[in-house]
Amino acid sequence: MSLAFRDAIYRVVYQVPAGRVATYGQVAELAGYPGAARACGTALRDATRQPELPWHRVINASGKVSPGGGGVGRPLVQRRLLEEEGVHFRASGRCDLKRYRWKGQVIGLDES
DNA sequence: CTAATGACGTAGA
DNA sequence: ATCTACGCCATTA
Repeated sequence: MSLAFRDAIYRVVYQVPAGRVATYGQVAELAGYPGAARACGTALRDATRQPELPWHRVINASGKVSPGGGGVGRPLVQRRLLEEEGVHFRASGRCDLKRYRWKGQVIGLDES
């Protein structure tokens, strides 16, 4: 069903810890849909209503928050939330992915 | 089922 | 380093 994709994406985003960020491509890949970075963004577009979903920790491979979508002020809110968690943004508007990128682990294996 | 769209990504200028 | 063009995938019309 169409929710399968979104569900997989959400499951990965939920795993992203505070102070860390992940790219759409990485999330999609960890979710089991490699190359579906674009579709990943489409999925997160409706994810804003999710309460416990750290959607703001997902940014593009450029290290910048993505424009458009949700609302005109959404990007600013996202950046502010990340700053709150300790993610520093440069003057160019991008953060240091080398340092803040989350090392995701593939789900599917029970870690218990 | 086919066509158009979009919170992306990589390569080239 | 910045900007543009093409390709990718899932969703929606």
